[in-house]
Amino acid sequence: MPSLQQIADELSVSVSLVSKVLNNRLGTTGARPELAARIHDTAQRLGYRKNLNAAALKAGRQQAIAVLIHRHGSQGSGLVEALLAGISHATRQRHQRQILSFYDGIAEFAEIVHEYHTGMIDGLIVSGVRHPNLMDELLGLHSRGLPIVTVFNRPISDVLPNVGTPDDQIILAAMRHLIALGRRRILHVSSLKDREVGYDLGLKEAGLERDEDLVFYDRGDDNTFVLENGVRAVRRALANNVAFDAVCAQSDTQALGAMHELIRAGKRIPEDIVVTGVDDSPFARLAFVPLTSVDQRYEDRGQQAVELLDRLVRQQPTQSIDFEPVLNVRQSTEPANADPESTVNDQRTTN
Amino acid sequence: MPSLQQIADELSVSVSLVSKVLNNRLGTTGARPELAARIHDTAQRLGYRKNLNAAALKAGRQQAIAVLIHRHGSQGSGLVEALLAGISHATRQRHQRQILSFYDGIAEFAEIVHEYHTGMIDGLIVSGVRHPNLMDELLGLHSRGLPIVTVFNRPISDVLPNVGTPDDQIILAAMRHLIALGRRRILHVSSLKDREVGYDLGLKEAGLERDEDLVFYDRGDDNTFVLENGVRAVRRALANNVAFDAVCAQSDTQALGAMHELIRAGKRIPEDIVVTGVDDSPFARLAFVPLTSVDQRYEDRGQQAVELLDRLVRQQPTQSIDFEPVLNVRQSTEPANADPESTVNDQRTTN
DNA sequence: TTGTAGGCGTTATCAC
DNA sequence: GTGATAACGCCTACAA
Repeated sequence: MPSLQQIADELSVSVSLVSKVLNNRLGTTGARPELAARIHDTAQRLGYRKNLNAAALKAGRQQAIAVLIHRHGSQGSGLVEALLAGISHATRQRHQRQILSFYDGIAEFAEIVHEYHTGMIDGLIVSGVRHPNLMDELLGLHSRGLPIVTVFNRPISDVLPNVGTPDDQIILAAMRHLIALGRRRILHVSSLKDREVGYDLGLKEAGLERDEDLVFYDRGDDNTFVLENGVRAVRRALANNVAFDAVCAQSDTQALGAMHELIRAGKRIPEDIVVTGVDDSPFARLAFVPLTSVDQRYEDRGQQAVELLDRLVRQQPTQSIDFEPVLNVRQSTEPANADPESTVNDQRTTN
Repeated sequence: MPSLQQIADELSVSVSLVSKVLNNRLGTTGARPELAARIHDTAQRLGYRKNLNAAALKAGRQQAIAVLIHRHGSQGSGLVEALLAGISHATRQRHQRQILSFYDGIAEFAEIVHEYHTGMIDGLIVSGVRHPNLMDELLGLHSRGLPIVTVFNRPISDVLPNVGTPDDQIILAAMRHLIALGRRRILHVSSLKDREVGYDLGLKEAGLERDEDLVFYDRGDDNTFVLENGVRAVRRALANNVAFDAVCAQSDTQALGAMHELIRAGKRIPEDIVVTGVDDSPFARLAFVPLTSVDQRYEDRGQQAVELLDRLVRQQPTQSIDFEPVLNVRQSTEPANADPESTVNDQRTTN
């Protein structure tokens, strides 16, 4: 662990000069090119790495951000992993470190943040399930001067910059695809009214009337998307002899449930009924019939969140940003493939 | 961001006293109880938090560890998320920060580590896919004094402590379950010879002979477990009229492929054929028939890895540790449930 | 029982 | 062009 001091000793120059040269902070004048080169060489040879703690201490920063994620309800969706991939990529470029924590409830959230608040981090990225009481907690922290960026689908407050994908756009992307496929009787599995807006938009664009028989709303346990909702939606529609030629679910788990029930009822996917989900989960391509799904761009959003937080820490102006959801088409909305083995093929473009 | 200095000023005492009191480092003697109490109170009132950078600088540590993970081939398994949950839990207790990075190849790995090596981290936790050239890289870093702990199924070197779950034990756990269910003709979907050992052990315990017709070995693309292997294994067995009453796969994805092919062939799960997987992926419970699977304890192992690394950094003696895999039984090896909706129920005990 | 002094590695300011 | 000095916040001998 060589320090500036060692490089300086080696060359019999001063530490401050070495610092200036290595950081390109030479002011108006500059150093003798030959000397500068020798300094760079020695640094290289000794394998010098800046001590981030010392630099941060001097700068009054922490060069670290906390990432707080509520995992509940997203298991298997790969969202957390995608978000972290984006965040880690961006923090690496910025020579920042993370403090990663998963929290289960608002109490644990408060506890963690209190522990970190100052002295350890420069700011906070919050994502995962949007807990009802979370906003008060975050606003409290915000008013005490802690930079915060959220990664929810939409901003939870005007004062907290958010990196989102609009819920209505998510479902609208799926609806446009279904409409383009010629489907008109689209069963909507809904647990979130914000997303239902996208369903209505899609119908409207196609000049279709909303049929309440085709909308199955159930907010699920704990406000999360569950497989059972898909099962129930399909079961009810079939039991009531409601005709439908497509299922537009608000999550991949719901879509899976719907597909399972359709298969049990002897329906063929996609010949009889086509199905779309949301999240572009890793298991979407592993399903019995690989599932068409809308990508919420979590990896991109993670990167963007780090950037926003950085601006916030530097007191630069910031504002919420939205990413456009991307539809990935798979077999559940395509003509059946001759060889089931090749169903794993994938038309994914982002991530 | 109050400092020790501010507390000291407030009470007109010295910084060092405040430091000693707050850290319980009073040496042999001790401070006046009344004063100590007042110091604690003021710290509390001012919301004092230790500046981790300053403390780490003084201690010659970084209070940060790098976590390097190769994601390839594990998408959807939830392993990365579980590992990170364990690591983040343990690092929080230790007031450590992480530098999280996902790498794609050995070149990127080397680049990342070189960037971090000194000045930013105290040590390294490596997990994910075990890349062939990784060992040389790690041994090089080790010889240069960087503390490293690996989280692979088995140690890759004597000098690098590892937190593992033995591959043979993983499959053995599944085999014992299948044997206990009375199954004797067990089709093994294999991509990893180390795990095949567990298959043989299981047969041996039951006094069974290995039948080569029942073992389908295919290392898959890029040494990873893929769905197609399960498809092909079942297809071949059925085509050759090989009788079997169970499928023991080496991963959940393989097991999914096998189940899909069995269903397409009109077999009933679990009545005709029972199926087991490995990873206890989130999607195991979301499958058409919820899948019995072996948990590799990644969350526990992540925690343990942080602990080992801590010991390594402190130059305390360390050695590799193994965790015992845990089988989670679901419908794919149980009598069918009357109500398909309740198939999501789960007998999971850990994680 | 409390205080003083020095240093961890870096950088900014100012002097030479 | 280059160097001396001070400071970031914390900790720990050592002194009083």
